[in-house]
Amino acid sequence: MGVLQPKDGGHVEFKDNIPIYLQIKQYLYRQIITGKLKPGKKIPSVRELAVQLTVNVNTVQRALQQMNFEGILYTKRGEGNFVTEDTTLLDKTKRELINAELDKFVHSMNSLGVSDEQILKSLSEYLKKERE
Amino acid sequence: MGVLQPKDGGHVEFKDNIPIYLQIKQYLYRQIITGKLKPGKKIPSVRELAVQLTVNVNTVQRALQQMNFEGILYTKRGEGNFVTEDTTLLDKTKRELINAELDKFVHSMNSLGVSDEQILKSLSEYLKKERE
DNA sequence: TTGGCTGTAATACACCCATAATACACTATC
DNA sequence: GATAGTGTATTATGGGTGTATTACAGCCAA
Repeated sequence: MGVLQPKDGGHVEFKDNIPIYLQIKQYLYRQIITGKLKPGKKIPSVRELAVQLTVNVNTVQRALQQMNFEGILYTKRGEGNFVTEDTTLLDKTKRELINAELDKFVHSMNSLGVSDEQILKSLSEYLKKERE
Repeated sequence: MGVLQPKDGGHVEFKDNIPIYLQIKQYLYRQIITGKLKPGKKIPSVRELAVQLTVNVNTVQRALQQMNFEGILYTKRGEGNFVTEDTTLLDKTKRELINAELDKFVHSMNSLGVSDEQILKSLSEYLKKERE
């Protein structure tokens, strides 16, 4: 398990048992979705990311390759990686990610024996407690 | 990715990128928490589970060993594995699992830029759509 | 006691992931 | 052109996971 301190003061904790390169993808997707990395802008170089995340260059490269293939990034060889300017794709991606989370959550709760009605109750109680 | 059809007609889909033995643990935990496997009762043998889940015996064994160590199961060598009768532990486990799901979900949504207020809205909308 | 069920252990093999180290290819700038 | 920064490719090594196979150990009923 690694704990990292990227420039923006945020942090990324790597979970065991999930490939790091996937967690890097997730991290970057969220940076992009939330506008911390903006459309058309250059993201940190593979070597810089590797240092920030205390991870090997190859592992970063693997994540970026896939994101490039997925269209969320584009690569200019010799220059760097850039966030797509396709805001339609970005919006669509955000909606899909959120929906995937909802899906996963509801299924998990159901399989723990929590009905749909109870889910809403549990959640609002949880959020209430969290605010204290 | 494997898809299985245990006796009860349910199904377990293995996700790539997460160790199978952990998914087996999760599956069994949920069977126990929801009362499909009852306190004091024998669970299927390692070999039977291995067949049901189309997985190797060693992989099942690994999951059961950990659950035994965690106290949710106890083993009678030569007889089988049995669900603990410690209902206090079972209740506590259920609460912890649910809380962990809530925690994970809220953090995920937050990191996608969804505020606590929006989370509740999104969820109730999602549940509404799901009912159609 | 035997046979058949149970859990347990050990070995060997293959695959994926991650690292480390090195080298190469492209771009911009001085 | 040289240099520094970028992405890319290659090789070797180690660890975790999952399988397959074989063997051993305990319990129970016929």
